[in-house]
Amino acid sequence: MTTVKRDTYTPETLLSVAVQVFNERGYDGTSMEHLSKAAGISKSSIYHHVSGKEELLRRAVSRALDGLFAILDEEHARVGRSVDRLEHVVRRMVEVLIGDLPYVTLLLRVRGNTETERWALERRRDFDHRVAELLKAAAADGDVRGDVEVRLATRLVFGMINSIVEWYRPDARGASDREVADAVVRLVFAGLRRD
Amino acid sequence: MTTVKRDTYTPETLLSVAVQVFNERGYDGTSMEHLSKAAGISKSSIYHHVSGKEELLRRAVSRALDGLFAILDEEHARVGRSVDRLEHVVRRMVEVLIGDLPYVTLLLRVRGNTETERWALERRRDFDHRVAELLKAAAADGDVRGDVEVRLATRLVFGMINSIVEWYRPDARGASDREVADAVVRLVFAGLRRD
DNA sequence: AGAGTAACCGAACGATCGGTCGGGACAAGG
DNA sequence: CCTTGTCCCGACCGATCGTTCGGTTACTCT
Repeated sequence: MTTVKRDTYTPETLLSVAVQVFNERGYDGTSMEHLSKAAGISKSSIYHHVSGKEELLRRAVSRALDGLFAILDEEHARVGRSVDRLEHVVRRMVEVLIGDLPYVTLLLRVRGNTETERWALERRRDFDHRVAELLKAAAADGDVRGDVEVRLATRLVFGMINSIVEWYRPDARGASDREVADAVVRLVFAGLRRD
Repeated sequence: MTTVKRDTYTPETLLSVAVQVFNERGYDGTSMEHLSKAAGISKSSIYHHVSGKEELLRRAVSRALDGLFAILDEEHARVGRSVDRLEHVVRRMVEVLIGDLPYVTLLLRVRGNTETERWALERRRDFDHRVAELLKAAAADGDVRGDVEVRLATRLVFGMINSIVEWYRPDARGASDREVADAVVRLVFAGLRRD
């Protein structure tokens, strides 16, 4: 057999364990001892696969950021009316966020204590800015309401989407990613009050 | 003079310094050494005013929770049509969140590692539940759209409001608390798209 | 002046932190 | 057989963690 399946750890499989613990206890609140207990191997064995705690964080937030930025390259995000491109990006953000839930969760909680965290915050700002420009273009087209500032609206919409990581759990019999995306798009564009 | 003004620390003034550092570095990422540097007194002197790091956290989240629960006792939150009571609560949540910004920020970031944090999470859930029932009542009145689940809508609206702590800064020449509250109420109830 | 106390400090505590080190078990390839 | 490399371990490192302790300063009250 080639590399079909492993019963030992790879950097990737170890990462999935680590990210889960990071999200439960917080990155700073997680010790290498916690990770070794959760992974079922000794603390020193972790260093056989990764260079240290911070590499695990870097790998995790990179994966989340790559997923988000990939949205902007999709066709529906590049061509068409700005308000429709915005709607597509909003919907896909929800889907990516749910698809890579633990990784995006970790990304959204970094505070900037280390160089890795500050780099993640900067890339997040880049992404936010790209979406903000989309909303700005939609406003220029007259397709979104003019009595709420573009910058403010962007932040509030991002807040609504990003908050999904605080409660969405894939195992529950709750809403699917499609249903959540529908609800977000509906609330963002049409509001809560009955039409 | 009685207790007009102090140049030494009280538990309250020390708390305001600690909360600021907690929010910059995260609670787990903040050491007592960090606090002593920020407060300008020695590490051991902190223990003259408070029993330890966790008491500072408990005082902070208590203050935030008291502010939020007080909203539910206000007249406009108790009497009137459910959808109007909901609108009042949403608006006041924004105002309280901005008024006690650092304390609410800390509250919204606790992960549940200690007993104090778990207690804070439980009280938060209580509050969320109270507001969810208000939305449920408004839905029963037929005053909010029926094609988005009540539980889901509650979480998304809370997400939008709570996300304010991630970007609002009082010193900037940005929006006032009233303006932000107006924008939130407008987005939540009427949506982004032009009427 | 003397007693009491609030506010503070430097030094040190045991525990835990992230990370290192030398080596053992085991499978593959010669 | 022996070597090589992967995967893992217990023991340990210096540093830092939250906290404690003994003691000093300075102000208040009588």
